Amino acid sequence: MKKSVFQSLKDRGYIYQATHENKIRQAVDGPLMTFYLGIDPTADSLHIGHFFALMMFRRLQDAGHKGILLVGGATALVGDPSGKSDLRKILSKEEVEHNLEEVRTLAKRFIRLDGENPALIVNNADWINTYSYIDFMRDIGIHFNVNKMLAAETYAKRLNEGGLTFLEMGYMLMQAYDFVHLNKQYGCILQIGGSDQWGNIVAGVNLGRKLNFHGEFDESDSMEDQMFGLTCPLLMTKEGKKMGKTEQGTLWVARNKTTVFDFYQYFYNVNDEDTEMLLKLFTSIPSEQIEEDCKNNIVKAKRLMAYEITRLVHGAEEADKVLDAVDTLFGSNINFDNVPSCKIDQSLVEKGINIVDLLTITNFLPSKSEARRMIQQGGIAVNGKKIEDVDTVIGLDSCDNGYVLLKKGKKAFLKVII
RNA sequence: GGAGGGGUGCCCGAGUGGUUAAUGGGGGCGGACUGUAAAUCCGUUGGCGAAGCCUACGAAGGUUCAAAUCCUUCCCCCUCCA
Repeated sequence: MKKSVFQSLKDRGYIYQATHENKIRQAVDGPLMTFYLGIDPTADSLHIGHFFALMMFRRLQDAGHKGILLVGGATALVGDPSGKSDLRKILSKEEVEHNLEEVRTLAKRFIRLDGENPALIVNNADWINTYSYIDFMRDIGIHFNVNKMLAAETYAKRLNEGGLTFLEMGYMLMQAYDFVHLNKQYGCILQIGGSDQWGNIVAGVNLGRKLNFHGEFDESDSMEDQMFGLTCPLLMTKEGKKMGKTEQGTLWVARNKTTVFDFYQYFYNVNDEDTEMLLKLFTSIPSEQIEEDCKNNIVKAKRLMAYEITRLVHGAEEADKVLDAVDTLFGSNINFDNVPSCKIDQSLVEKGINIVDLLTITNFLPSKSEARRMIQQGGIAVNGKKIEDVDTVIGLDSCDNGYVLLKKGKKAFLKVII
């Protein structure tokens, strides 16, 4: 017997809040329906939170539904204040335009654009930019009660900080209108998103009801006239920190912003306690098995988890390369081909190069002071040998197979190819 | 627009003329312990150098032997009033 798609999403921890759980269950488990997910191009890449929502998108798509991915070319120009304590940086139109393309390209890795029910990608600038201010205020603004908006979690922080602006208040109206527009245009009945989007999603549902209200609701109303919202939880560690934050900032999906190696390492190094949740979310291994595996051999379970997530985001080929590099650096493998590397000019090494200079020109460390400090603290090794002296000179004799292996701390490596 | 308060290092936050590259906390980084985990403990945390120098306390000027600290102008934020 076929298991309920909705139920399995719920069991796996994909579902956090639902506006109408039973109706959504019917829709999700029923024949093709249309849903949407919105992503604002506020940066030139996607992060792990987007990835999570996109996974939910993909699962619904695989269950036979029609997905619309909305990139917020218009909303990004305003900026969602949800959960923010400061005003978002205002992006220039050029920046948004640039980000839009990057986000669109990256998102295509996770959703399916071919087959029976290919995803559709739309941009809300197409219908919002042309809407005149007066008309928008009269048509949409009239339905928003400021008192209610201020009570919403979405604005709580900004309101407390005392700096909530009219610009930010407008954001909710735009997103609410997006949903209504997609409902009219494509019969979209469900909006999904991260839990931080709850307020905006509910606003859309409410706006839809107000605009579509033709009298009493009754059961004969077709599904197409109704609108529902569903959120996935924010990925949080057991310690209550946002998942995907690193010392450099954010864990990105774009390889030129976060290397595949670092991406894998991030997940391998999460707290043991978060492994189970991540496996449930991002693999299809039965839950009982996951619980069992985590209990029996956490290291193995974690390794699998890090690999699987890396594979989903970067593909099997890249994930395998990382595993190969990891086995070399932390295990017994001796194949250095896939270890993170960079190239430098041969002449530099022929003359002999000071270790401090080598560490900085390769960008392995940001400054010479930092490099000296690190050496003094015993955190630097070359070809597996700890460097004791800041005046150490690296020459060609250190480059066995045409490279030098730098190591910082316990887990940062760089293969410098000569 | 009026009155008052404030802008300090990655973040929070001390500091009101020299001893302040600037107390403290968080975070980061390194070390020890481990399992490439967490927790804990220790160290470290602007840059370039041999001493020393340079850059930094919203911005620009000024006073002074000497300013994050005093003065002037400007920008931004917050609170109350309109």
